[in-house]
Amino acid sequence: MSASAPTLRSLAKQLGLSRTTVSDALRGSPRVDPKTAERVQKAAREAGYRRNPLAGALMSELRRSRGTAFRGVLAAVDFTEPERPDAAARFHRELVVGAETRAGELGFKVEKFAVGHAGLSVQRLDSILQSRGIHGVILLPAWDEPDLSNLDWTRFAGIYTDYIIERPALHSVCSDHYRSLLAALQRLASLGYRQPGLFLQRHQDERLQFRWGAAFRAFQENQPEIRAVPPLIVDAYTKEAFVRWFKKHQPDVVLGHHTAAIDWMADCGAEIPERHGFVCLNKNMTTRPCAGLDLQPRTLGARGAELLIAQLQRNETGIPEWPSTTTIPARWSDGPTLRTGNAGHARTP
Amino acid sequence: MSASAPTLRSLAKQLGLSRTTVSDALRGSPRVDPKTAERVQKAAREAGYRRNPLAGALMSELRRSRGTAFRGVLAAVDFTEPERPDAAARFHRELVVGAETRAGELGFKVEKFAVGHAGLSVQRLDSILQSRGIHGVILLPAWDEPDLSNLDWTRFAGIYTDYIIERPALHSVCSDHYRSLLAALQRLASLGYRQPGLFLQRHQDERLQFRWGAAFRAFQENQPEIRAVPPLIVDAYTKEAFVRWFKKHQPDVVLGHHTAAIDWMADCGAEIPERHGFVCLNKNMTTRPCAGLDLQPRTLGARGAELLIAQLQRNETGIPEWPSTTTIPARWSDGPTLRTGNAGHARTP
DNA sequence: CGGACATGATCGGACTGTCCGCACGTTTCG
DNA sequence: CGAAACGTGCGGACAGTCCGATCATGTCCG
Repeated sequence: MSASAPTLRSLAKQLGLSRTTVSDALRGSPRVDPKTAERVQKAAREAGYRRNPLAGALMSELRRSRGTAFRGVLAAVDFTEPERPDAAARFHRELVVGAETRAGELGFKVEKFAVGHAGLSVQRLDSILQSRGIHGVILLPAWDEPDLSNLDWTRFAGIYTDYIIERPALHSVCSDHYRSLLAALQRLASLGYRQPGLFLQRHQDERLQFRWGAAFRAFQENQPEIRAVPPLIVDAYTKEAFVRWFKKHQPDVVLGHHTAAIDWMADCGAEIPERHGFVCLNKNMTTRPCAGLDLQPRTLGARGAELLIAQLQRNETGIPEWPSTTTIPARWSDGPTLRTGNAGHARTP
Repeated sequence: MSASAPTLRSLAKQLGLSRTTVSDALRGSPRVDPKTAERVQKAAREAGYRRNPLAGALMSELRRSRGTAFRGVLAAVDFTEPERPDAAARFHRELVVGAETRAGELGFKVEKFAVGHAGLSVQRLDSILQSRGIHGVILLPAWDEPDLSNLDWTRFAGIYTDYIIERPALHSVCSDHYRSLLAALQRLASLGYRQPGLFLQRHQDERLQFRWGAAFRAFQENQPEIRAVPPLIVDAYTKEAFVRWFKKHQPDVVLGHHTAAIDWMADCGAEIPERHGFVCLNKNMTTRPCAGLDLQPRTLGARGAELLIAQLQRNETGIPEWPSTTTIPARWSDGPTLRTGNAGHARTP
């Protein structure tokens, strides 16, 4: 019994074997005599041997990648959807850039694949990934719920980069819309706005399980000095409906995705930014300069790659027993559609 | 220029130095001549050297704990709070069990520490963890916002097992209260309940940024066949306030933490489970048998350990640039306080 | 001026577990 | 009987870090 914890080498010496044989025996390699293996395992149990997990991870990676420069490849899978708004393309690109960067730092490469409609069939994707030896899949957001249940998930680890995926139910990475909207409203209040209004397309809120609307109402409910303006939630954006709502409830700041609303407000006599304001709920989706939330697609992509690589390093494939959602708050971004105040911090925690 | 990625040794050879000097130079050790250090750093940049994070983590552990046993160890840190409800103890225990189990599978051990009030000071904890060579910290939930900003976070990776921690702003793991309540309400609707009521202590909702209340209202708003009952949110539980609310709005099912409400409902003439129902929002906090949400502390603890170990394996310490929150939906659990229906699945997605 | 001592800069050794290739001895088979 | 195949075990190389050793130079004092 030595003072320090048993290692492979001390065990090997004690047994009169080489460290290699002990290592192989403990991991059940077929290269060692079953009798020897049992003897080693018994001795390891008795000595209380516990393998160093870090060294294990390091060495297997090291040995595997001998010579070759990169250690692994991830697939970024995009669903080609004809109805998807064009603006989403930039968001997708940023997601991929973030994933590529982080993956690169961790020794992985990212390759892009397009699936559905104008792209590959799911079967075809499956066989390509299999033959290329790719085991990590990042699924980019789809406007309608994507279906990749036909992939042979016993061989893949996957991450979805949006709130919810049911087919299959994978881990996901997403912006924290609820928290971000609360923080944005708080900021607007500190800038002196008292009647914020929310302007959304129904589908936009539905696919987030109404998180935008819920955060908006929760804020109104818990801030006595805020005058309640009912959210305007429409099936399709029309100027007419917006103008009616705006004139009736007279919000002093509007939060929404559709930047054309800035013009509609002006047409109603709003003075931006002196007396009224507009906040875009996803700045990455518009080119028009305005204040709003940066949903940080790069950070999301990076975190997605990180989670995926962690799974691969644990050698975990398949559909998780309990899928989790990892969220990151949006970053506040100033712009010309709001009056300036003494609010300083760039982060919206 | 070699085919494979540059290593410490290849760099050292190229520069005519030893690997030790190169390593020290790149990490800014005061032991090397500043001129040499600069030369090394320039060469490293040009060669595109990237240090292997796994090897770094392994070796620093190994060297630090020379002789003595290095095994991966995580610290589970609990804040001793006098006002904390007793029921929370069980939740904490389950969290730790989950973390221990998952950590064990990945080759790590978990040790418990109590901080504050009746336990260690933060300074003391810092020095204990340092001298024990522990770099992973799981923070258990505190009723009030915990403060561990005095720990030297350049040497630790941490995970908080509740929604929000600001001091410091770490990654966290938590139940998905918003999604879980929506799913529970959906289930109640499918069982025929039409007037659900929510009964909360204000602090319980505040510390979740009103997610319970927000999900409740979002559901009412988007389900036309549900009759709106205003939530009852109180500073302290009293029978009187509950009875007044219950008689006025006549909910047919009440969702809340406080199981004494079951008796109060009965006193008002409610028939449980034939015509009325009660749903507990955190079954792990009560011993009374009833239907409700299992927030799955074991799964949360397990996922927390997983995320923490992933950080350690990447040799990442410190406060993350963009803290993320990882959420897991609650599991629905049947019980005698609800009438049975034809709803089958155990999971609440 | 020379020896004792301090300081600065660099190096070597040892440490973890894994995987590939090699070696040695035995069995199989044409 | 010789060659090939197989079973089993071993050694080398690999990553980055930290402690102590080493060696050159500078400083101080008798």
